[in-house]
Amino acid sequence: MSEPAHPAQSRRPARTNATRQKLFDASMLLIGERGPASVTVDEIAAAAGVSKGTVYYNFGSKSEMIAALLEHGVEMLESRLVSLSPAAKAVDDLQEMLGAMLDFFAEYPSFAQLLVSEMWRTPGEWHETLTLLRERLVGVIGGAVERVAQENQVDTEITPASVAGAILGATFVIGLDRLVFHPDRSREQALAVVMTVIRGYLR
Amino acid sequence: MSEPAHPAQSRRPARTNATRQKLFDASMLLIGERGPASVTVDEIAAAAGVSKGTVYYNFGSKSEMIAALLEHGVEMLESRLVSLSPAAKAVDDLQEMLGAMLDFFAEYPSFAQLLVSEMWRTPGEWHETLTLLRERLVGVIGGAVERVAQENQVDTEITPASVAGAILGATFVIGLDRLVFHPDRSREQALAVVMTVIRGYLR
DNA sequence: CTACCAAAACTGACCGGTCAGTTCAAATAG
DNA sequence: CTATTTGAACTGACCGGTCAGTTTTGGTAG
Repeated sequence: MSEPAHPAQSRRPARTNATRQKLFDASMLLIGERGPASVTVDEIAAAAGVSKGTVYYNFGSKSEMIAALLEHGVEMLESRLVSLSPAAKAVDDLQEMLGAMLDFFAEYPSFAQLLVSEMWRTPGEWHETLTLLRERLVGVIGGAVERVAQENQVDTEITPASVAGAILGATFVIGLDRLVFHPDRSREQALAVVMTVIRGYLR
Repeated sequence: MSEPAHPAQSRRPARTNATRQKLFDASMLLIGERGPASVTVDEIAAAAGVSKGTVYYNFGSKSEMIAALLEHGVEMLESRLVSLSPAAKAVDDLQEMLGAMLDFFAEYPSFAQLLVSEMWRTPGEWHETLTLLRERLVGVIGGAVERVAQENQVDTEITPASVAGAILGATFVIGLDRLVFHPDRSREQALAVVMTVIRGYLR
């Protein structure tokens, strides 16, 4: 019996991490493409080259596995954003950040798709998890926006927080639009459109 | 046997339209909240106060019903946008249009949610339908953007079409953000943020 | 080096339940 | 009279979750 009791994340029991990574990769792809509800645990397990029982051993349920997947993805994105080398001007900093986001979405399109499809679902199975994750991203971007507001003349009618939210959302949809409807569009073009939001914020 | 042969849309067989409307309302709510895959046909029929058989008589399948739902919603939105009274300046025209979009999303939040969750899904069950519908909306907005480009100095590095796409996406996410995460935010504040994109486009 | 062991990790057949889709005779509305 | 709706039964596939049993791992003792 031995009560599975999910292995503490702090511990690093050899195989487990590799197994989890395989499950992340497989489920990110499948779930991004067809949605959490339409993908079966059997499919995910098969795609990861692992048995169904392993999924339930590592995560307690399908729902918890998806929550962990969401967290994992946002952590990856966040760590990329904060580890960016600071530029001379705050605007350039922000631009680099948004470029990194576009790159991330291009690298993990299924994750971006999953995020937009669940982000605003209310009531949603992962709404609380997503609210927290969103706040973290808005926080990172918001910091950069505030520095822009300090260095430049900006529209004081609009709060930095709402600008950060708009930028986050706009980057999502522009990134996905480019991947799905305009594969010809270059990274620079997409970035230019995203930066339009900032330009409109400056006075 | 009698082969149901879905009633031609052009015909208006009395009760049918009322039945369809009830099904639209009920399914829009349920599907927007929990996603197409998680909602059962029995649920939708019950919520619409209609029997399951009626669903299959009017639409051939669950999938076709959802496709019809998407079309119906976009048609409603489109008809609102094109019936707007033209303003003196093209920018004001665009602003009114985006305001109407925000109002529409506030009125049918579940539809907005459904649209963002399926819009970029590839391969998706309704991807072709959605591609067409998206083009129609981008077309309407794009027209207004082009008139702005004619009346004003704009950033020629960015095409009107990509601006239209960005505006459409930004309006989606800002509208949903407001409904879900910032119910305190006023319509005017949301509109101001959306208009930021246009401001950045102007030179 | 090897034999052994306990815990951790993994397996996959299996179960109970759910759901889309089908059918149809009877009722109702226009 | 015809088009539409009802409601209930049925099916056949599918799916999330369980669990008894198996394999792997990392360590310990001889």
